[in-house]
Amino acid sequence: MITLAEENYLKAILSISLNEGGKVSTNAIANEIGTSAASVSDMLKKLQEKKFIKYEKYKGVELSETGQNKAINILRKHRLWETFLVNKLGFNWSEVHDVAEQLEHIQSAELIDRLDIFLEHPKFDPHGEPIPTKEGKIASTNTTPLNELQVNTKGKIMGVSLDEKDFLDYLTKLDITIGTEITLLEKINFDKSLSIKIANTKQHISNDVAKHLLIKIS
Amino acid sequence: MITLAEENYLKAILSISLNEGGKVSTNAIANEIGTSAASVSDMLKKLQEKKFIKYEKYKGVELSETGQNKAINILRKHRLWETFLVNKLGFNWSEVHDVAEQLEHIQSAELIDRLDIFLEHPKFDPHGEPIPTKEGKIASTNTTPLNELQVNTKGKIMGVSLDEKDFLDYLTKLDITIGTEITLLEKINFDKSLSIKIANTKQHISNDVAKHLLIKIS
DNA sequence: TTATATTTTTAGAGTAGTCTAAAAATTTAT
DNA sequence: ATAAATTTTTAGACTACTCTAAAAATATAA
Repeated sequence: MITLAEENYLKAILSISLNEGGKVSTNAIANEIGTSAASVSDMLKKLQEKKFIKYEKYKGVELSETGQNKAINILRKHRLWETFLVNKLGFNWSEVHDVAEQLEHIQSAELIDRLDIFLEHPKFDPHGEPIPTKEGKIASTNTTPLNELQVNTKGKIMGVSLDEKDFLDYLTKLDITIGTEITLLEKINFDKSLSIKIANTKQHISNDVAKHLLIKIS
Repeated sequence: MITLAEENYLKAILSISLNEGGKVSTNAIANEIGTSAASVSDMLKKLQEKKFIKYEKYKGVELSETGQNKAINILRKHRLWETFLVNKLGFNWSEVHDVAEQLEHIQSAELIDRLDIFLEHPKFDPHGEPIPTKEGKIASTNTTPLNELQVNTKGKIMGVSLDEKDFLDYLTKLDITIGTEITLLEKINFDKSLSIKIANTKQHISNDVAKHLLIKIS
């Protein structure tokens, strides 16, 4: 059996290693979960015991095969539930994260199979992130963060890599959503902020925003 | 804030008092939850602290107004989720209890409002039990347990008062479901078992089964 | 009504998770 | 290469919940 806290640790480790690659540090996990490094250290021992991670003291952590399977399955559940909340219940994409964080821990493989069918096997969640398959495969999106594009590149927003209400509400205010056509006009060296064009309107956004916008170059 | 364990205690107290009426004993709760009387005694103190129950040592327990609201809301969530699982995801009525027991603890009033709309405001769950309104009203069903009927009474099964897989699977095997027309042919004094007629077929069932079949006399 | 049985509560202890403070190990910088 | 800074782990304590065993209160029965 796996506890709720354990699931959250595995999810955090997966999330960090998908973003950074390589071994995951105690501090990074503490930061992601919003807990103390001491608590993380404690928990890592338990996860090690249960063979969910490969862990050497002071050397960082990797998920084991079973650990990765568990973590990807939680991610699958999270993204399927978000899809349900937006597509079926009519929630806004900025409102679903917290509820999905609860729903992702419901234990029933049958439930998720049926939910997947009910939603007609969606490939992407409402934020454009790929929904892992039942077999644990995560499709690669072939997208580039907006801030890594070259000036004058034109593309389409395929997804966002941050699921936070304030961020998503701001995007909505800027008229940015999935599918929006966007042109990078200018990069300001001083603060890495960007000038962009959306629907023939010029706008200015910070690097912090741009790095979470995933673009497919057209 | 209310914990998962506390929610389960409130739910158990509500369930017992709906069945038996009056004050609820420590042992009854222990039995319902599947825990020791000592643990219940401990928890009752905490629920008393939080003003969810009215409790006098050795005298039994009643829900307070807030406690009852919480408990009824959990029941509402449970029955809405069961309806979702059967009506939308295609689960059988015998398969949904355990998953609904998890889903009923998801915290989000907005979610339940939207689920209720999505399901088109169902009045009864898949077992024929009334779904409490948002305001906490539980419709009375005007039904009688089959074992309390007089011989030769004819009626229709409106619901079942037990949500256990083995029981529901047995009913399915007997071709008993909600809406089934039923006639009570004979009561056996010795073991309180009953002869009934369903779809022109005579069958014999135990008192334990009959008492959970809720009949509307026709 | 007094003894007996039953129910309920208290006492003490265990597990899972959290915390702060301090110690140990590792990394960085001079 | 050694000192300083940072990261990680250990130690000890706290909360929420659980348990068993024993004590206290209540109910039942002769």
